[in-house]
Formats: sequence, C-alpha cells, structure tokens
Amino acid sequence: MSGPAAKALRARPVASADPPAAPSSVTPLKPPNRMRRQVRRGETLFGAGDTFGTLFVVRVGFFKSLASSANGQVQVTGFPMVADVLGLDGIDTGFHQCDVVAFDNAEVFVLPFAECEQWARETAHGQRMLRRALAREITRSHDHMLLLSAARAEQRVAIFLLDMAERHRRLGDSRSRFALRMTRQDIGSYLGLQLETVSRLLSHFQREGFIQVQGREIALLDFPALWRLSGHAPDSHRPMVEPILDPQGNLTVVADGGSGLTHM
Amino acid sequence: MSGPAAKALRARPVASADPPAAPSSVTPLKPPNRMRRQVRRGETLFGAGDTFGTLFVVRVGFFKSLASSANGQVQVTGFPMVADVLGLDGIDTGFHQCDVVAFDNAEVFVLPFAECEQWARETAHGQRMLRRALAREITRSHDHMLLLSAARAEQRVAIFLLDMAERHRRLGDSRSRFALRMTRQDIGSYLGLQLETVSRLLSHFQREGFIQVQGREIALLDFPALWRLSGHAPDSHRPMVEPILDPQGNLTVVADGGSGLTHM
DNA sequence: CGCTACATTGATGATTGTCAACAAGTGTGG
DNA sequence: CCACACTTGTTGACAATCATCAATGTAGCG
Repeated sequence: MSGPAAKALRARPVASADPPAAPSSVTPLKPPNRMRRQVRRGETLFGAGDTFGTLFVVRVGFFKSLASSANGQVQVTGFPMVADVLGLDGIDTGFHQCDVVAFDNAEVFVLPFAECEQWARETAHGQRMLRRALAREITRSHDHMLLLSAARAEQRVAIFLLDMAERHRRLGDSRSRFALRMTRQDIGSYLGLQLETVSRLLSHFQREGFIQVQGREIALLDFPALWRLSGHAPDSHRPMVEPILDPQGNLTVVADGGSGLTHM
Repeated sequence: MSGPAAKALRARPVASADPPAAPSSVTPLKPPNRMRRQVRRGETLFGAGDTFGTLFVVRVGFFKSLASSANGQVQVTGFPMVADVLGLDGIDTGFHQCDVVAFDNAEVFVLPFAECEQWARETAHGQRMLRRALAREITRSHDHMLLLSAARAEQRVAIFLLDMAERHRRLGDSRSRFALRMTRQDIGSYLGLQLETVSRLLSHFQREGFIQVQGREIALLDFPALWRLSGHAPDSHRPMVEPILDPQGNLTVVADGGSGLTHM
C-alpha cells in the first residue's frame, strides 16, 4: 500500500532524502492531492486487525469508528468527519484496533505512514503535526471518559449535540441546523446509553423547546438551555491548533524553513 | 516545578545536547540515572495548567492521575506505576491536562521533552518509543472507555482487580496478593462508580470466596471466577512491547546503530 | 486518647436498561 | 404501482442497577 518510497525510507532512518531531489532543503510530505481514496457508503476504510500502513485524513464524508473489546463487545468511539485524522490507533501494535466505516460516500487523503515518519523526522513541523494528532486523540479520549463516567444521560446527549454543532460550525456549516448521519443506536453506543434513552431524551428536549428533531434532522433552538444541561460553559471547547485542511479542502503541508507557507 | 533543566531546554528546542558531549555519533537520550526527581507522598508531580516541558517515567512508587472537566468535575484517569510514562497529556497544548499525585514516596526519571524530540528525530528507536508511548495511551483510553460505557459495576470491579494483578505480575510482584494504594473513592472515580458500590462489591466478592479483602490488602483467590465476572478471557491483556525499564530499574535507552544495546 | 479520614453496611429512591408494541421510512420484487 | 420485508425511530410499562443518604465501625496519626 505505501508508495515506493516506503521501504527505501525505512531502511535508512536518518540521512538525507533520496528520491527526486527536492527543490528546497526539505522534501514536503508529497503532492497530497494525488493520494486519495474513495470509500462508499457503508464500506469500511479499515478494520480491526488490518495491518497498519497509512494514516488518513478525511476530505469528504462522515465516518464512525468502532472499538471492540476482548469479550466481543463493540462500541462507537467517535464520529470522524472532515479534517479528522484516522488510523492513529494502529501505530502502537502495527495493526488497527478500530473499524472505521463511512456513513456517506466519502473520500480520504492517504498518507503512507513511512512518509509521515520521514516528514516528522526531517521537519520540525511534521514532527509537531504527528505528535499533536496523537496527543489530541489522548485528550479527546480523556474528555470522553469523563463524560462516560460522570455525566447523566441528559447531560451526555446535550454535550453530544453541542459537540456536533461545534464541529459543524468549524467546517463552515450551520451550527444550529445539521443532519445526524448516525442512528440512535450509534449515538447511544458512543454515549454509553441505550438507543431508547437517546430517543426519549431527544423527544424530551423537543418538548421543552430546546431543539427540534425529525428523524436525523436536528435544529438547536436554545443554546443557553443546552449549555446549562451539559454543565459546560458556552466556550468550553478545546482550541483548534493548526488545522490540517485549508478552506479549499487541501492538505496543508508546511515546509520546515518557511514560517507557515501552505503547500499543495 | 520541573527541574532547572526545563526552561533552559525549552529555549533551545533542537540543537546539540548541552552538558558533557556525547561520545558516539548519536547522542543517547542522556545519562538517565542522573535526571531523577523525588516526589513525596501526597505531592503532585505536575498539575493541570502547568507548562509542559518534560516527560517522566516512574522508577519507584504509585501515582494517580486526575483529569478535570470544564464544569469542575474531577475524575481519576489512571493509576500509573513503575515503568509507566507520565506527562504525555501535555504535548498537545503545551500545558498539562492532568494532575498526577504520588501515593507513596516516589521517584521518577525526568526526560526533558526537547531531548526526547531530538532523540526521536535522530534515532529510529527513539521515534518508535515516543510514538508508542503516545499510541499506547490511546489504546488504553479506548479500553477504558469501553469499560465505562458497556460494563456493569460487578464487571468493572473484576476487571480492575485483574488489571492490577496483571500489572503487579509484570513488575515481578505477586499477582494474587498486593496492596491497593488508593482509596475506595479513587477506585470508584476511576471506574465511574460510587465508593459505596465499590466497597459493596469487594465485600460481595469476598463472601463468594473470589477474593480476600482487608482494607487495602487484597488477595485474589479465584482467578477463573474473576475472569468470568469480567467477561474477558484469561489472556486478554494487551501485549507488552519494548519495556522501558530493565529489571534493575534503569531506563533502557537504545542507541541507533546497535541492535538492542541497553544503555545506562 | 481522641481526631480525622477511610471503609462498611443498610434502607430507599431515581435513573436508566429491558421488553414490547407500533409507526414511519426505504428499498425490492412481483 | 403496490405489497412486502427490513431498518430505524418512538413511546410505554416495568424491573434492575446503582446512587444517595445515613449510621456505624475501624485504622492511622498527632
């Protein structure tokens, strides 16, 4: 799967870059727009047990990631969407730990991990990007653990809705009207609740006038009320650092020397 | 709070190591045994909001790590013990997200992060170690999320006991008799339960003859029963890759050229 | 010795899971 | 085009788990 650069690079861990000589001192990650992959609705991008070789960045579409425990239980661990990084869970063991499934027809950038490693080795920026992608996953998990152990169902659903709203806002969509791509069961699994509980609470929120639901179409009508239910402050979302996709949907890959030049 | 090395290193992120020049072409991580730090019982190794500058590896002692949410809730996210890596949560933002508190008088290796970065940049092994430390944290979080959302109280406590047993075994202690360092409340917080529930279940397990409890002294008497309760297979623990401490309690830092030489 | 923190146990109730019925939407094939 | 199966979502009734409140016991520590 990884390009021809892969094995050549693994062999010589440090050293100067080898293939077509780079114009500047540092080879950028690659022309990323060439390396894409289509994933059709319902298809898995990768599955638990697959050998790990590449990272992915979502370019179009929505996904769910599923972790399964030793005893065979399956849980939704996240809903990756545009600009999210996928595949980090495979770095540790060399095999993916999660299934990642597309809700829609989707498209991802494919980043052979060997190239990412090289990039990280040769540029301070690359190193930072890779590390942050990993570290952000950690903080995200911690946040979610807190939700799962310390919040009541009402809080969880409110937090979920606000999180989805915030993520849509960041992508330039409306934060108050959007379509959920996942089923109530997916939401329940993600939040550690039964699907009936999710459904009931959505109905309840609607009766109270906080939201409007019709199937998977959601409109958030009363953010202050949802914030109150969630127990969080209005601005309590973690800051976004160094977005991975530019507004045009291209990968931002920054060379080392310059101070923030965006490559494409 | 972090030692004197911290700010000096933050200032010069890359560059060659500063103190005594390294003999070989690749500077090993450092003479690690010199960089240690004592933490007294009840002291915090670092706290949420502290500027991140160093990683730590536990050499002696037991800790708890605490995450706090935006709304002020606090949860125990883990019980680091010997050979565990601490401080990874600060990489993302540059500030620590957790408090880490010592249960006993403890001692940690101090790894200035700038040196870790350099090590990771210059050696394939270093890169792998850092990445794996991060990635393992991710898989650990996923496992814990599964526990928090999908397991019943009885399961959670059984899993907790088996996990503690396994970790003690790996450190060369008895896996069937050990002392819990944390309070019932800490356990409850970690497992997403109330302290009374933990206490009740421990008593219950004892009545059934699965364990023997007296305060914090625990003896596991019937592993098959606990495995059954936990819903896991006997061997369901993730494999250990490349231990960070050797049997003598020294950091294993491997230079790039050799194929597994242990430094000290 | 008494204070304090920690642990155990019981009684009670709230939250949420479970079971079940039904409605609405979607796609398939006759 | 309609009947049909199938998935998803909603709502209700009920039960179980676990949290809460409270009382008591115990161990460490000045």
